[in-house]
Amino acid sequence: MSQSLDRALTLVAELATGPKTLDELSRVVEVHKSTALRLLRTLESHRFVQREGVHHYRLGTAMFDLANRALEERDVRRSAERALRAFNARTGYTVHLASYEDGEVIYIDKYDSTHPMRMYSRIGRRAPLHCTAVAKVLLADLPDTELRRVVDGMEFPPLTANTITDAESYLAELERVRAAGYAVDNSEHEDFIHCVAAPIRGARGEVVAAVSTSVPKVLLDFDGLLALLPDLQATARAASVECGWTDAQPGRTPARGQD
Amino acid sequence: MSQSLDRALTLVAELATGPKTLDELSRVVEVHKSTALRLLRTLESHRFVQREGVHHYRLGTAMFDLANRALEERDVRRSAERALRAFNARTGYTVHLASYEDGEVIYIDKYDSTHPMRMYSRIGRRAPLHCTAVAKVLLADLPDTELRRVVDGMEFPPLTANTITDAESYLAELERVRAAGYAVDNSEHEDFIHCVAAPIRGARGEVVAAVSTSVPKVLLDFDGLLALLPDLQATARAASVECGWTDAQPGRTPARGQD
DNA sequence: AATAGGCGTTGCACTGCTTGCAACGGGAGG
DNA sequence: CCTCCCGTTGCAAGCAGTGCAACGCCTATT
Repeated sequence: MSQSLDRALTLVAELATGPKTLDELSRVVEVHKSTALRLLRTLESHRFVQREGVHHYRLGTAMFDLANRALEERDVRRSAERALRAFNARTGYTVHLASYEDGEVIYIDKYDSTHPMRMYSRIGRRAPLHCTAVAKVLLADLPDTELRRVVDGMEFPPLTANTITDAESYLAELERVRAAGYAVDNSEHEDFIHCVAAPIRGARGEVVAAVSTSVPKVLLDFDGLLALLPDLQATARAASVECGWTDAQPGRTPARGQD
Repeated sequence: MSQSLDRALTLVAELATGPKTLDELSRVVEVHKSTALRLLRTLESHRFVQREGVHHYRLGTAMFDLANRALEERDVRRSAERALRAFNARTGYTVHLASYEDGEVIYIDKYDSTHPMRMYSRIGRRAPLHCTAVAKVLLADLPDTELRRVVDGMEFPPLTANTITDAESYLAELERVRAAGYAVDNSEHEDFIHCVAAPIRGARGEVVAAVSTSVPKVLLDFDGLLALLPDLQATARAASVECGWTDAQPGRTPARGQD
């Protein structure tokens, strides 16, 4: 639609494969050197490309800045919607989406079992930290210093017979969650409800949200609840992909031994 | 220089702060809606932006693709050059840059203490894995499976009295390196030389190279060598930034408690 | 159910931005 | 000192990009 923009974007894509000279680039888009030069200059002024030496251009830092900022900005709720809705349609059970923010766990989406509609009014509601599966998943990913700070400020009011009522047990529970990759609420919040939750990860592997399903005990016993786990984790993985997650282990090069 | 491209790039930068509608975007660059629409369509055809719902645009996956590909393409040697040259000028000691590739550690750059010239002829030379600081730094970051494979194939010829001569001690040494964030070669390779090395990290926190400084024992005793560590680590950090590294801890959200 | 408003979309004519050309300049190599 | 190779600049012409106004779809309102 826009010729010059189209050419410029082609140049950027070309530069992603490695540094190139002006000549090489002008040949790629089949324009005169001077034309390519002007496009590159504009790209350069926005830090999309930068010069390398005098004869080469390469991608600039704006690409990394923008890509990272955009990843953080990506609306988890929207990204996860498709996967969560599908799980909800498949199983018929209630689905919650929650995220951690400043010491609190907040529900940011919900799909009800009977009416699969978004309850906008509930968005922003805080989840109890000590007795919900989503909170366990989210807190389990916090750095130790921040986790300690949060736990120090927590209270452990017993809500059911199963509620965890002290920090030490809670930290041990988070260890289990970390190792298992999922969390449960075994009727720790309400007597007649139990839940499982799994983490949704972003591009750097960090946990950006948690998805849970809540089932009345009259519909499913605890084993039946756990049987939902594979499907829930697949759902979480699908949502993770939408959030920019890729399989690569952050901080370590992917093992090449199993190719 | 190129008006339409300039506007398009401004739009992209704007979208990095979050999804926007056509109106908002056209107001940002002060053009008619239809003009913005055409720019966005071109950007969309290159997957630089994508629609979110019907009323919003957000950055597309090409940004992430390109940014990641470019990061891998970035020449570590070139990126690290400035920082390494500065360290070399400051201290006067020999500086090595090395990277890991397929079970081997390879010197990819060197700044000599007397003649700060690039020894192109030495590029590609392999470093012994069991007795060099750079190898320790690079192997310490490998995934366990690959590390085991590499160590299984290693030999431990004693070169000095200090050389590590068995796999078990070597793995223990790597644990120390991992914990400390740096490695030493305490005259394990040559009797009269000792070295310290630090990791250079890329955008995802992965170790892309190692920088070391080698000092004759007649010039500096072991404590004197360790005194170089802060400067060397600052150098490694500067080089890391050039390689796209940002402070964020991968896999964990950055602690906000200390702001 | 009908209406109004908001927003994205399209076709068209005009303007001015983009383009290619040719000449210039600086650095490298002989 | 000359030559070659690039990147760079000024200019004129043409066409691509732009703004306008009208259209259509969807949502909200009464």
